[in-house]
Amino acid sequence: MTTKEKIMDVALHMFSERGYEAVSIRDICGEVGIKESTLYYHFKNKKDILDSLTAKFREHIEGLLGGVDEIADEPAAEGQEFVGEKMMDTYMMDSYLFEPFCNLMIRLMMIEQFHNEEIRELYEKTMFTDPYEIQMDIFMRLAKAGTFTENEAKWLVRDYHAYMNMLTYKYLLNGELTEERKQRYAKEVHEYMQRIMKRQ
Amino acid sequence: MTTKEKIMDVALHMFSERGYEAVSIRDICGEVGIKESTLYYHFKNKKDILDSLTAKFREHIEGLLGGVDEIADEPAAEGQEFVGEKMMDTYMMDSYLFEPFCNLMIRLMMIEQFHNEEIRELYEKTMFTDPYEIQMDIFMRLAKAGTFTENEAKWLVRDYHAYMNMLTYKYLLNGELTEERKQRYAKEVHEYMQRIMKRQ
Amino acid sequence: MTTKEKIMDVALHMFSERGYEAVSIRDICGEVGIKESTLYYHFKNKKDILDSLTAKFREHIEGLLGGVDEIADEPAAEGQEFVGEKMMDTYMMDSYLFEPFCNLMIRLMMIEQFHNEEIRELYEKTMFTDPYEIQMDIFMRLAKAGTFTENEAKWLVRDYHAYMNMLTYKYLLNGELTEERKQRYAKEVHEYMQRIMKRQ
Amino acid sequence: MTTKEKIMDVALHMFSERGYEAVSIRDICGEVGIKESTLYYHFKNKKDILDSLTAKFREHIEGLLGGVDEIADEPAAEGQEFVGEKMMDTYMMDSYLFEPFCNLMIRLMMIEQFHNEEIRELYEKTMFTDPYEIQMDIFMRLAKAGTFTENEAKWLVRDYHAYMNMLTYKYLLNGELTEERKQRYAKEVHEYMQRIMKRQ
DNA sequence: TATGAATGAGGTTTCATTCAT
DNA sequence: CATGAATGAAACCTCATTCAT
Repeated sequence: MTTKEKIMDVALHMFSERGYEAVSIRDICGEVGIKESTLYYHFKNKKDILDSLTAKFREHIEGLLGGVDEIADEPAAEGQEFVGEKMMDTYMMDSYLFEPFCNLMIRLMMIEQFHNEEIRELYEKTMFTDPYEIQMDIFMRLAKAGTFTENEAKWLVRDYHAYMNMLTYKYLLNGELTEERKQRYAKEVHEYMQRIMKRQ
Repeated sequence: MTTKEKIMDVALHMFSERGYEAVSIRDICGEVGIKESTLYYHFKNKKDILDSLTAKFREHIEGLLGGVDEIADEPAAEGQEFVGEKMMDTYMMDSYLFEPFCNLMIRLMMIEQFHNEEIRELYEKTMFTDPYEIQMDIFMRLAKAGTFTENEAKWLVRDYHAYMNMLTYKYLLNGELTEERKQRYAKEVHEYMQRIMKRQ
Repeated sequence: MTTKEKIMDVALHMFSERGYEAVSIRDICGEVGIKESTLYYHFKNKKDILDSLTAKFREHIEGLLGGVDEIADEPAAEGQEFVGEKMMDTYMMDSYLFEPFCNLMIRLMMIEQFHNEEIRELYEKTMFTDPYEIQMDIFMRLAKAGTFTENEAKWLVRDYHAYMNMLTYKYLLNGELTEERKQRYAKEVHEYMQRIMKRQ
Repeated sequence: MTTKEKIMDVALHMFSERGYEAVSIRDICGEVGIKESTLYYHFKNKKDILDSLTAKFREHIEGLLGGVDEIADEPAAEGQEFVGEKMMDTYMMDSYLFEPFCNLMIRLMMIEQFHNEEIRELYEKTMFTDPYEIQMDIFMRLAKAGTFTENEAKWLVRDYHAYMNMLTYKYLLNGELTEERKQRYAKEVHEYMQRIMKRQ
């Protein structure tokens, strides 16, 4: 890992725990093991570290969004009963909510949305707008598959989305992201799906 | 309004918008119209302002919780179709989410939950635990009234709770709390209730 | 002398010797005997010290310009042979070029004219435009008094002005302003006047 | 142009506009298109750039001074009426005040005379002592040619010198050195000479 | 020749806080 | 009650310079 990467890594960990303002350049450098002036060789200023992180995150997200359609058409893996479960699992969890970099970025955004307009927008896009669209897409597929009517789907997606937000907040965005918490999250998601699917 | 009250008022407005750290004693005093040294006659230190605010909020909440049972038994007002609507309207909205002091305190807590353990707990209690209990109570009453089974109620309360959180975040906790936003929030709550009640 | 005045005094001495940039807040505070943070109680920032100095200088200058006409009509003192000598002596020297605050301000402006547009303008006004106008006025009086023609006067004032600039630069704006240097300056000015007056 | 020359060129332009201190190694390298560390291959340190510039200037000046006597004896060109005009034009203007390198060096010295003792001396020598001597020489030739008495000459040279300084400052040392400014300067010099020569 | 990476020293500024009046 | 003045600690940042490659 280059020094620059190490700085970004340390900064992300600290920012996502204490918030951008509460972390000083000194803190970061102390942890990385460099002098403060060295940091300014790699980054223009403190803000630049944050910007580099969000830029990296944006790229990551774009990559994910780019692959969404392929995944959507993949056959379900074993243990996955319904259309779209694959996407939820692979995408929302493994490649996003559970993925270490993204997970920390989400925490960071959650904190900084109140201090930084650009981050607020990014947070809304990546945690609300984008997921909502994907979820809507899945529920529409389910509607087309006859699982329920299109009108039902429209309401269900909102319920689902709200519920996922709650679970995410509850299990994934505070304290360490342990294997156990991931599993509990996955289990609750699965149960919710079961409940919905059996309702009709 | 005494100077002390004015300080708390100004501090609350600023804290709830920019966060505790980002607001300086200077900022507060500038807005109140006093010198920084004067503030220290009224408060031990900066933290003391925050503590006074949370203390006041705790009292307010306790008052509300104390009155919950009476309200629960009150007959529904006109335009309120279901058991518990009265409570939602009067309590959650008029006396809590819409009430200026509480509304700002919630914003403040939402921001500061990430920087302050005590606030995190208060936030969880007043935005999750307490409301959840009240909502559970209402849904159990509805179950007893035969609207749905107790088992259904247990799931519905979770869905409801998640949905309310989403609405609250969406309408009540960013930007100014206008009359229009309140109405849109109330309308969405009402629609949600309608949907639930008609499901069986 | 209040702390604020002491800061301005020390700053002026240092600025006028080493230039604005080369003097650090630390330098000033060290000399004044206060901590750096104290300085920021009295001044918004470093620039504010400079601005306060120029503001004070502007006021001083305005005061001087305001009194010009009265002086112009005063009778010459002993040892003053020509109309206008009184003004030169009293104004340009005693109240301006020799006056400690102004003298240092001129040095400061001379240095900072190259780094600061506002100061460049102030320098031009107070060292070129204003003095030139006053000198022109005097030479026109001399012309009216028949000492020389108006046309001659127009040229003479330019010569005189250039010569004064040279003398000022030579005697008054580097090193300490000793009594001896003042006298040599005054003597050269006097000689110049003699030479001019006797030419016809 | 070698890298070393490019550095000196860029540095001179920047120093002469903003002053030595205000220009950073970064600034220079940014403009030249090299990394800061590269600069230290060509120069020992920042001061060394300045020293190289003054050394080059000293050489240039010595070359000029060396050729003075020859020029003094050259016959006047067309449009040049008086002894010495040739020298003024060729030397002071074309080869010195108007010559790009010298012009910038003079600006640089004018700024830095207040921050650097060596430069102060160089400035005095090249802008006061040397020119004064040359001018004195010319006026003495004029005196010998019978244009005016030796005593008159001694005063005239001082007036002339002061006037030239004023014109130089006014036309040649701030803002870009345009063709128009050069012509206005030359015209004013010429007029001044006319005025002097016709006075007797 | 040129560069990437690092650094020590120093700069300006903000902030919460204290204390005598 | 309120203020003026002062302060220590810490923040971000810039700069000239070095050195291995």
